[in-house]
Parts: sequence; C-alpha cells; structure tokens
Amino acid sequence: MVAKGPASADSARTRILDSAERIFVQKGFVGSSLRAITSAAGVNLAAAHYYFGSKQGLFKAVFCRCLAPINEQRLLALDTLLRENPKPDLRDILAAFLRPVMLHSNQDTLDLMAQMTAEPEELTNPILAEQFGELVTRYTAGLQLVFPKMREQELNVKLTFVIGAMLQTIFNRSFFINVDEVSKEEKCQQLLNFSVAGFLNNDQPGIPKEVELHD
Amino acid sequence: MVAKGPASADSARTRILDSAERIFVQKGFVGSSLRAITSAAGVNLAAAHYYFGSKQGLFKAVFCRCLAPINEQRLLALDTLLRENPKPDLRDILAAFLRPVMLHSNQDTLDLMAQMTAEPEELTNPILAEQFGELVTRYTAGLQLVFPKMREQELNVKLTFVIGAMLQTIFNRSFFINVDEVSKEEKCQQLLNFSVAGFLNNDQPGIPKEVELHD
DNA sequence: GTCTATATTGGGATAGAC
DNA sequence: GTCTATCCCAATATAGAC
Repeated sequence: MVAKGPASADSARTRILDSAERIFVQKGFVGSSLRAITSAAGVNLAAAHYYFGSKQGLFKAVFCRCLAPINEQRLLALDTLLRENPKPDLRDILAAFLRPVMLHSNQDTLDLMAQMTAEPEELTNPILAEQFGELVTRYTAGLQLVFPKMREQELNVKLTFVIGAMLQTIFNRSFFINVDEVSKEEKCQQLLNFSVAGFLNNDQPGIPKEVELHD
Repeated sequence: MVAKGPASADSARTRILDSAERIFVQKGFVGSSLRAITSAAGVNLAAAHYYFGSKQGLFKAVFCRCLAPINEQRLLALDTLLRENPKPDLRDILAAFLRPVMLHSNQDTLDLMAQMTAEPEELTNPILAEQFGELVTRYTAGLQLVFPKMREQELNVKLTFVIGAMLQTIFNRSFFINVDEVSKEEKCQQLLNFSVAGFLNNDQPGIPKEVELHD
C-alpha cells in the first residue's frame, strides 16, 4: 500500500484473501485447495502463488488480517487500563481481553481463531507465536498485579479456562448445545461473570489459599 | 468377537485402529492418509477397506473406541448420583461430567475429543450426535434439577463455558500457555472449583437474578 | 501482472489373484 | 482374509507465453 498500484491488482489480491478466509474457515487448511479458493475468487490458480508465494503464505496473510486488529485492541485496552490504575480490577482486565473477541462482528474471524488449535502445528506455531506471544505475556503480567501471591501455574491454568470458555462460545460448531439465540452482548456479560467468579474462587481442598486482592 | 476368528485377523484390525488413532490425532482426518495409517500398522492398504469400508468408517471406529467408555462412565456416575439424591449437588454433577475426561490416562483420546470441533462437519455431526446426544440431554436435565428456575439458554451458555474450559485444558496444544507441569488431579480440582464458582455466580448487570438453589 | 499448460506427487477406492 | 496392481482424480507448484 506504499506505492499506488493498479486498482485491478489490489482487488485481485483482496478477492483472494476474502475467498480464502471463507474457505479456510469452512474446510480447514488441509481441506482447502488453492484451486477452490482462486476459482471462488474469480482469479487464476497462479495468482495465489504470485501474491502469496505458497498456500502457507496465503493462510498466514488471512489469519493476520483477521487477528492483528483484535489483538491491537486488546493490548491498547490493557495499556489504557494500567496507565489509569496501577492496581487494576480483575474484571477490567478480563473485559479488555474478552470484549474485542466476544463482541467482534465477523464470524469468520472468530471461527478462524477457534479452529487454529486443530490445524497442523508446523503451520500454526510460528503464526501463533507472532500474533499471541506478546499478548499472553502482557496479560499474564497484568493478572499478576491483581494476584501478586498466586502461583504462576495456577494463574496459567485459570487463564486457560477463560480462553477455552471463550473459544467454545464463539465457535460456530458446538457439541450439540445451542447458544445461537443468545446475543453477543449477553454471552460476553455471562462469560465475564463466569470468569471473574471462577478466578476469585479459592477453596481448593488440600491447596493453601494464596489469593490476595489489593485493598 | 462372537465367533472365534483367527488371531491374526483380529490383531490386524486392532493394529489398524491403533495406528489410525495415533495418526488421526497428529494430523487430523483430512491430513491423514490411509496409506500412512496402514503402512504404520504393518498391513496392506486394502486391509483398511476390508475391515472398515472407508476412511470415514475407520475414523468413526477409532473415535467410538476411545469415547464410548468415557461417556458410559459419565452416564453411570450421573445415574448413581440421581438415584441416591433426587436433589443433587452442583459440584457432584460437574464432577461426574468432568472427572472421566480430566483424569483419563490416554492422551490420544483427549486430543481426539478436543480436535473434533475442527474436523469437517459432514464427518463429525453423525458421530457426535450418536456419542454425545444422550449425554448432553441427561446432564442438562440433571442441572435443571439444581437450577429449576434458571432459563435454559443461560444454563446452556454456562455448560458451554465448562466444556470449553475442559477441552482447552486437556488439549495438548495451547495458545502458548504452559500447564504441563500441573498434575491431572490438580487440573481437575481447579476446573471443578472454577466451574462451580462460575455456575453459582449470578450478579449480571441488567439481568434479573433467577437462580434458586434447593434447600 | 495474468494467463495456459504441465510437471510431479499423492490421495481413496477397487478388481482380482492367491 | 490378504496381497498386488491399477484406476481415477485432485493437489501444489512452476515454466513460459502474452
């Protein structure tokens, strides 16, 4: 986008991204063929290689186009939060993390995120490291401000619960439990309530209480 | 197993199932080839078709061999619970649901379950309906005994959170959050604590309180 | 920058010998 | 019940014309 290219070229590239997004979401990486993607985009097979080099390159471009804006929002929200309050509230942190995902309007993006856990690791590991590494590090640090005495392992496990609940909720395909009639806003509220309560809970038999809220 | 067949035939069938389980877990359905599976099993390609009819048939056989025993345990535990106490405890119900999964020793089985959400729907829908339909119906009914006034939608959403947290925790591949050093037992305890607290929580802004615990 | 044509590889399934 | 050989199809990737 630095130099002004021909309009047709840019729209061909975008059309490939658009149809790739749709088909990757429906069929997964291995189940999607460049032929299906390019013919749905109305361009030639060779165009995909010209613009993205390989099927992997195309997948990465699709994923980053979807996820980068969301994760920027999440980091910006966390920054704002910590700047205003060096001892942040648990609910605010979780909201900063969950809202950009839960309230997002593009279902493809949500499905794509949820589906990443089942794609081939060779494909996903470099992409996830790039797109989620800093996010996880900084949110973990933020949560440690709220729970300064909680063991890191316990914090990681709880964060895993929250992420799992989030992914299962946004994903279009459930284990035969229909939540389609619940609005995005209500799901987000419920997930926040559920997660805050789960995080604060501490009566584990045989495990000493270590939570200490500020103030 | 009704009639006594030749030992070699039965062990060939089992060897195919074993290597299929391993490879399906690693590569997913689309990413696994019958050729890779049969050659890893030390049998001929045609043997897979002879015993299982098709790649789909083999996948279903693998999945059911793994999951059927777990879901039988879950239903049996629920039955026992409800027979002993017609007004069951929330924690007991969730434990009956989660324990057979969380404490299971075969990692392939756990990964297979977690990966199902991302496999092609044409493949998974019939299998999931058969293996999880009754389970979800009966556990939902059990939870309604605990929360007789909770809207069914809200109950479904919360159950989705629990299942998502479970799947994310048992899955071998996380979003760069390492929980490998935590024992299965501790993860199970933490998930139970988290889920019970999340279920009981009810202070949703703008949504009326409807939870009513028995007694 | 966009196309056609093709090289190369690998997939599921089946026929038919033994 | 187990094998070999093969049919048929689809995939990624690239070479090279325009």
